[in-house]
Amino acid sequence: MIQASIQHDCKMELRDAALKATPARLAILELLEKTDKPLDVATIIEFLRKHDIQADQATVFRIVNMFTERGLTKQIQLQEGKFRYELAAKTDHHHLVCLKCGDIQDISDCNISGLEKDIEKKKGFKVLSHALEFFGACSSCQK
Amino acid sequence: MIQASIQHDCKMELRDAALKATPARLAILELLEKTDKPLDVATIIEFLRKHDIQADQATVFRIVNMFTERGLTKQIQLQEGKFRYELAAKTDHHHLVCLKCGDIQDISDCNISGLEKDIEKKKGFKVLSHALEFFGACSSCQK
DNA sequence: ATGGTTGCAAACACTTTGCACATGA
DNA sequence: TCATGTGCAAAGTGTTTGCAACCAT
Repeated sequence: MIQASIQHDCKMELRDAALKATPARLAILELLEKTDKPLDVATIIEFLRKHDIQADQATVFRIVNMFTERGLTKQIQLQEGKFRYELAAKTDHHHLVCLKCGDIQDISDCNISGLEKDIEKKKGFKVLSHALEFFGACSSCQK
Repeated sequence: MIQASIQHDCKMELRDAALKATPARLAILELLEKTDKPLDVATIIEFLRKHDIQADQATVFRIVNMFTERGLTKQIQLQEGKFRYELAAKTDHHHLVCLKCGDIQDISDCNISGLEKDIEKKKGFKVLSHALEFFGACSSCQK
């Protein structure tokens, strides 16, 4: 009963964030939990429809914004003119965006904390977060 | 006559890109030339108005898109839900975005080419470009 | 019971497009 | 001259908001 335990975890997460466990919220949280790419709202809605959970787009935007506000998710942009959302719980990582097929993969092993320290020292700019994305061709698209 | 020489350079740049030298294009190119931050379309239009160059927003969007297509400018996003444009001629650099006052400053001394080589080796992903932005508090906003 | 959530519709911000007119080379 | 560029208005995305009805706690 993997699904059930995931649902249970999601309910706890919502409770911890002082959010009510509604079907749409649970489904979105589960979706983000099992997906390894940041998702846009259109994709989330499509997923909900397929699973017979109807949810207005306004609701979905409100949910992901609320999640982001409460620290459950992170909002990112990949130079597309729209936002994507991913779980905030994931360890610090960045993305490889294939310009041909649109595939997005994570990379986690890039240490830029040294760079941030330099910036704070040299510029007096207190770094709170950063965005680092790479664009190019994934291995399949190079063939 | 600094202005005149800048204008002259801009005209050449446009000619090299096979673009006609219209007043709006020249003005936008000059603006980007003398500005050290990536600019959004609203800001560009405001500047044009102040200088009595009327240009429809559709025209400005067409111009910056054409510039980007021809390699004169780069289109970037700073997690704002809109695009900004800066000269492509600028050397590889990134931005420090102050979350309080919105100020944007450039940083150029961050060597991530080593990182890109690693990615190509480890992931087989051919990196063509990257986006790296830092968000936080600029020195004035920390006081 | 009641405050947080939702659906719906309307509005919003940003960007693109179609077409007739205008203009730079 | 004539391909290229522009203004205008309309439409296209992605996102937010007001308000009444609804539902999880």
